[in-house]
Amino acid sequence: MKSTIKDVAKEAGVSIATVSFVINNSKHISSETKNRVLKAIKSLNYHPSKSAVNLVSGKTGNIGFILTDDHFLRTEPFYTSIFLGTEFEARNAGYYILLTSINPDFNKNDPLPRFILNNSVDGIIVAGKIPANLIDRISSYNLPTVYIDYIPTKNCCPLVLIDNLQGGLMATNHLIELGHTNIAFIGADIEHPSLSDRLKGYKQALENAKIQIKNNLIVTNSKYPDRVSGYNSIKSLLSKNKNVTAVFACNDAMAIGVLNYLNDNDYKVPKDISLIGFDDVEADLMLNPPLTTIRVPKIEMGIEAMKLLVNTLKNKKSLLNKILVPVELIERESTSTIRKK
Amino acid sequence: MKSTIKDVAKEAGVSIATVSFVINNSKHISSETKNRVLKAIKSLNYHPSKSAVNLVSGKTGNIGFILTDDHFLRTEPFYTSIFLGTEFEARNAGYYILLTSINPDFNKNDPLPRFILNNSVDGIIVAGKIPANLIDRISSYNLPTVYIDYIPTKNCCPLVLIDNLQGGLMATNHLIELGHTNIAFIGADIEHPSLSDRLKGYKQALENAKIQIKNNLIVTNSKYPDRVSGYNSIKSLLSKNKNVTAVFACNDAMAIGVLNYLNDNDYKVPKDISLIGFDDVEADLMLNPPLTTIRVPKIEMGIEAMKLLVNTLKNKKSLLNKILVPVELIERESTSTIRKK
DNA sequence: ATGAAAGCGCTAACAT
DNA sequence: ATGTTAGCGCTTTCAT
Repeated sequence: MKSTIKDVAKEAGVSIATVSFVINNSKHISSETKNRVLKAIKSLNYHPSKSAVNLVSGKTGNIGFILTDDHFLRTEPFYTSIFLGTEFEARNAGYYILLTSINPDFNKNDPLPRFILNNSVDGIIVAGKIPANLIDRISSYNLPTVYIDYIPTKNCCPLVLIDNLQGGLMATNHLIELGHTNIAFIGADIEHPSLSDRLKGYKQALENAKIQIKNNLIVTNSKYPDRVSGYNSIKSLLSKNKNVTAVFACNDAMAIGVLNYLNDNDYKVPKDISLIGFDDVEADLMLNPPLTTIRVPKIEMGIEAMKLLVNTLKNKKSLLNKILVPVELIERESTSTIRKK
Repeated sequence: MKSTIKDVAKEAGVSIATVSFVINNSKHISSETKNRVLKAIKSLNYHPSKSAVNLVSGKTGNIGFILTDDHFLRTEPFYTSIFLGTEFEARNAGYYILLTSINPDFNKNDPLPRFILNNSVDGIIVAGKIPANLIDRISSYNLPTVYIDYIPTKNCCPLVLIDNLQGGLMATNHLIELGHTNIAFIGADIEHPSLSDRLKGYKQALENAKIQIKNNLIVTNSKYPDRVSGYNSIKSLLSKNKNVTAVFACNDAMAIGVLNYLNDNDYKVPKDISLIGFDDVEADLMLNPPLTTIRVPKIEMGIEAMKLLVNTLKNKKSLLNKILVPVELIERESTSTIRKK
């Protein structure tokens, strides 16, 4: 049978209040008594009842984690890695995470995640883009919220963002340094701040290098940045531009699509065309050739978000923080110096 | 401020017991009173405190979901889809799911998932293969447990399994019907019951068709059934057997690896070699050519597991059930009739 | 430094 | 059919 605080008190020969004090370190208890209590706790394998603690504290001990179905199920383990990071940090902080996925086409009549409706969470983490109407409705509940990899329209909450601009610069500079000047940008969903910032970095790098920005080298008309749209985007691009020698894809999923197209159509990578991605999802390594990319520290982003949220929860005041996580160039084999034709 | 049962009682002009009775439908209440209470609940936007309910009921309202890190992060959304299924059903049943991932090399000294140690769950769902020593230690907590896609060594718990034998038969028969006789089997991790049953189905189908089983057409020496090992397995197989005209890969991940190798080495699929996978993960569709495969109803498996667990929880008795979910042949473009050389 | 007791929001046994 | 109340396991104020 599960032991309660009473059992511990009896075993240690003290009152339940004393037990509570040593558990929470909330009052000075003589070290002798403290040790007796600690020993009793251990010998009884006692763990405080979450329900009771939550009831009396008015907290739930839970954090809600929201992301869209497609982000959860997408082939590249990007948001799932972020989730894992939050879960790791939640362990340290003593919270449980309630994960829910929502339809990306969430509309006004869809019910909110039930952990919000049922007051089952103390705070919320949102990963990736979610519909604006959801953001509005969530914010009316006044739950401390942290956004990861997305900037909600109303500037309300702590944010954990990728340094996408810097990443875009790094990726493009890498190609420029290899001698490329006809560099294409393959993107999608350009309203997403992460992706538009990567494009911004691309443009800025070209400007810095005094290379003219050509709009016909930029393809951003797909809705989702996935493999299929990468495949189709490079196809349409190459049908009009034969002289492209390097491609910067806005994420690895699109880069994989690009690579598939190039492999299917007898372009040699990197001999004919250099290719760089963004994110560094695990799949990169298994490609042929392994993909040069910009690494995003996904697990760390989750950890930072959770830390931010726990801080907000403890201080009662929402610090309007913004964390920009650094990225890193990972050179593998899909990029090389330009060859004169 | 959040409203409590007292607020509702006051608003409806009844006692808190009455409110509790209508919420839980646990006693007959006149429909007139019931309506007043219901109206009060709605107008106050009342939601019972989970903590209070849990405290008094001795339950947690939570289900623990365990899977290994590599299963959670693997490229093909197989176990994540299963998780989603359990989450859907948990919504109906009013449970929350606490998801935790564990190291696949979990050893004796690693701590158990904290939701077990802290008595934070009423039951457990385990998805996929987990280490035997973990199973032992979990079972000592006597929590109702359902296993999905894995058969623990001690036959303790309700199981939700794929009809792998049938699937192996279907896949192989499909190839046989197309005229193939030199059919290779590419597998891995052959101790996993799911994968060994698929091999069993393969062998049985060949026997039924009076085709000789050749051990040099069966490769199962990789540790994990992933893309890389698929790639390497077919490579070594084809280096020794030139006359293979069809391949049955034990899952889609390996099939994708096989396809990559074939594409890279100028084998035309399905003209030169037909290829069939197993699982039907989303990636199948984006391949070139789209992969013929055996569909596994992943979401449904999660739903069934959750139903089974909820049932066990309600009946207090662990029904030693075993659910075998049916599979289905999905013909796409990677298989075709054999061509005479 | 420690203990007694009230009370968090709810369920269910018992009373009316 | 409805109300009264003890008690679930804990925290915390107030005494000692």
